[in-house]
Amino acid sequence: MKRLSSSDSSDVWISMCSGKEEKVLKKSQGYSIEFQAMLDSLDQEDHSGEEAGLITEKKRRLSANQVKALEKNFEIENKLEPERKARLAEELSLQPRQVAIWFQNRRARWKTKQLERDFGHLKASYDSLKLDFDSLEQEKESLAAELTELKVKLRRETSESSNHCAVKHESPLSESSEDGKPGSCSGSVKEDPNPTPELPPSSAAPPLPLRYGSCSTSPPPPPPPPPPPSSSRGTTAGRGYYHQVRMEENHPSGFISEESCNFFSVDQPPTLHWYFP
DNA sequence: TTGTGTTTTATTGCCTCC
DNA sequence: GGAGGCAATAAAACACAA
Repeated sequence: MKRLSSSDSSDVWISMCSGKEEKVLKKSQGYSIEFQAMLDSLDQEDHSGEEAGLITEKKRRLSANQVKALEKNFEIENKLEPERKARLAEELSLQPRQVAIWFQNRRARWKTKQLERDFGHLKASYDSLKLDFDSLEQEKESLAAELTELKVKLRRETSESSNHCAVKHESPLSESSEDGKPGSCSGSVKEDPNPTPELPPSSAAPPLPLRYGSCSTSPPPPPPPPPPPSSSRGTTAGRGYYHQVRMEENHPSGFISEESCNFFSVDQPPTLHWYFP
């Protein structure tokens, strides 16, 4: 025993409880009130046995009534002032130290339960966020594919129009052009304000730079405006237009710059390392 | 009946507060 | 320095499947 305070000096928790009585106590929780009262009176007899000096050192569980009373008191206030401890001990025929220990253990159990609840809430919110993240990820991939497709289409159209120009160049009228360079076609193609960037011939559809940039050098950009109403959410056309506009705003080539935040970066999925150690 | 996992009661050691 | 709280732990009591 650790501390023997003045109030607990007689505190040696000893009980006598024969095996037969233990069995009766074990089943006591399912019996009627009358029977429980009888068991409680057995409890009292046990205590008188202690006082008489018939002692066997054994741990004993508290009776259902004692636990009930202690629980009630715990609900009122989970800390125990000395007066309340003494009063409870007297009312329940327990040692004050037993009451104190019961409260201490009860607080520990309550804390564990509380931690479990908090964990459950955190897990639920993490799961929901992860679900959101995954769906956004999918959406991003489909938009990237759509963009690639559009670029291929645009390049094909451009090359078709330049071919057309070359054919024109071979005609007698075209011989009178000033420089005579093949493919140098004066007119709309030459002055195309949005010339298609040079692409390697082997790669018809270069992969898009999916990384939306890292935050290593500059602070993240302000959050984008809210997406279109949910009716268009998930429909490739609506979202595609929305993203295209945003991308053109951010970068002349249509891509978001490397300095942008990498919140949606594939390289860095959301992790909760503190959550799942 | 017995082995095993869980719950409850109690102890120990450390820390903080007055 | 004593009282009380807490975390870690021991050990008895209990529950339950095989």
